[in-house]
Amino acid sequence: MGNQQEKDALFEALVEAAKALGNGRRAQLIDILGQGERSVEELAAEIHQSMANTSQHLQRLLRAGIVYSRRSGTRIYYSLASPAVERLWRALREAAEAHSGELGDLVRAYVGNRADLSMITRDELLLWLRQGDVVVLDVRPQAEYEAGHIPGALSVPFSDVKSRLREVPQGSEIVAYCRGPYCLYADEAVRLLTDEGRLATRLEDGFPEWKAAGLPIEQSATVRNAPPRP
Amino acid sequence: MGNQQEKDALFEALVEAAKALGNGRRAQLIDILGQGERSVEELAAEIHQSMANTSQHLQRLLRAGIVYSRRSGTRIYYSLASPAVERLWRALREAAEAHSGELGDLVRAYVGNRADLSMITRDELLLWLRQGDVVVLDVRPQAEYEAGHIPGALSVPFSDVKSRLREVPQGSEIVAYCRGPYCLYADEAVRLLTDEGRLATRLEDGFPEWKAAGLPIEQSATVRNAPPRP
DNA sequence: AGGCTTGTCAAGAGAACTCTTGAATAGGAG
DNA sequence: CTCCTATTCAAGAGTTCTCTTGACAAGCCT
Repeated sequence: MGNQQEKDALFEALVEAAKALGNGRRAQLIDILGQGERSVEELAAEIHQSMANTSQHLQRLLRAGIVYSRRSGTRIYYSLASPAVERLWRALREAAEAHSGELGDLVRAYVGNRADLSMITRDELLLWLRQGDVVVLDVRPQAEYEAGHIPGALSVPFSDVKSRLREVPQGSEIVAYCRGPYCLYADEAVRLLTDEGRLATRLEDGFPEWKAAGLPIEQSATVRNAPPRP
Repeated sequence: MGNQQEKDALFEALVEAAKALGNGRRAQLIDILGQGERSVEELAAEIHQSMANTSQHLQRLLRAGIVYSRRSGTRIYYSLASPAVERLWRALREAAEAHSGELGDLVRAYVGNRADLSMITRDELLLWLRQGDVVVLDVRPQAEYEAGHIPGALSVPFSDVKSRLREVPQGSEIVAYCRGPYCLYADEAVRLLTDEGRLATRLEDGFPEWKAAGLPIEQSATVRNAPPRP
């Protein structure tokens, strides 16, 4: 019958993934990779860390089997290793949200007051889409839109919203979405649009949740093609 | 718009639960608490650690909002804080198993060879139960049986299986279950019963998975009653 | 080849984690 | 009240983690 040493070793291995997730920087990386694959350079810029440090965090994730990497020319692209990882990240957020009053304070500190913001759920958006006359705006960076987006959504990266206002049809209800509940791109887009007199609303969560719910997604023709994995 | 410092703080908080899970000892505690609440002393014995050390690990879990504790006389009982934690623990195991180079070896080292073992899934057991003529044996410690078990199961703790053989009806198919796929109690019970000429099979996973699947459960009248939580 | 860009490696300072030991505390029993 | 039990607290040694810095490697371009 199995002894304690072997049991310890087994649990220590089971827990490798948790250790890898157990760091704020790496969690941000996972959150970003949930949108699609990215190069080390892009990731380093997103989390405001040096390349060397970002690279080291990514290798920790790689060793834990949480991400996958492939080389393309002089760049190396990382992506989440499997849907099991997305589920793990979601379960972690849900467990954190279920407790800890402190978390609420931190969310408020980061996202600010959302009371003025019109927000709808995924189900409500689906209803609206069936009824037509909704414009869906993907306000994430272009690369993330290309890696996958809600069918029919227009790509208007957050930074371009103001200058590309005229491209958005008048008269229709506008729904903006981004990376998820902790992402502020859609918040700001909705505020900008509302200030311009448009009817704008944000989707409560983001693209990963849409995809996780099994809803249809669309990819750009120009998406960077990843070769099949070994 | 939220700045990086606030974002870092938010993710650092989100990740508290992962840090708490990111330790083999604490993972074993979670695994045991998945069966029901236990005192510090019992937990310390299960993981073969000192009381002081076990207590410290438990407080780490408490601070992370992963477990809940209540005092009863001179004892303190710990239990999982919510179903979200059970889901998190399951998601972690699934993510670890999805990649698993090394993990498979460690499982084999701990559980040994299961090729000789007759095993059935939850669905098969449900089918058998509907057809009748199955005896279900809960071979976990008595306390865990009392905290919740498969309806109609008999409590025969692993250590008593040999001496209480006569209590198990002859002629019927016997299905033994315990804590989960990494628990060896049911393995040994099945081997013992098979050696005695009985028709014995183990349930592939354990009680927590049964409960998580939303199947009915039963509690002993003598279960330690936890007061409603604040 | 040589230079450029993108990533990784290696070493080290400071912080956090883990386990041990011995003392302190809270509740129950006599 | 005193003793006993179950648990927590506090301090410390050894280990692991995190970030920085500067060197190294791999693939492009000319």
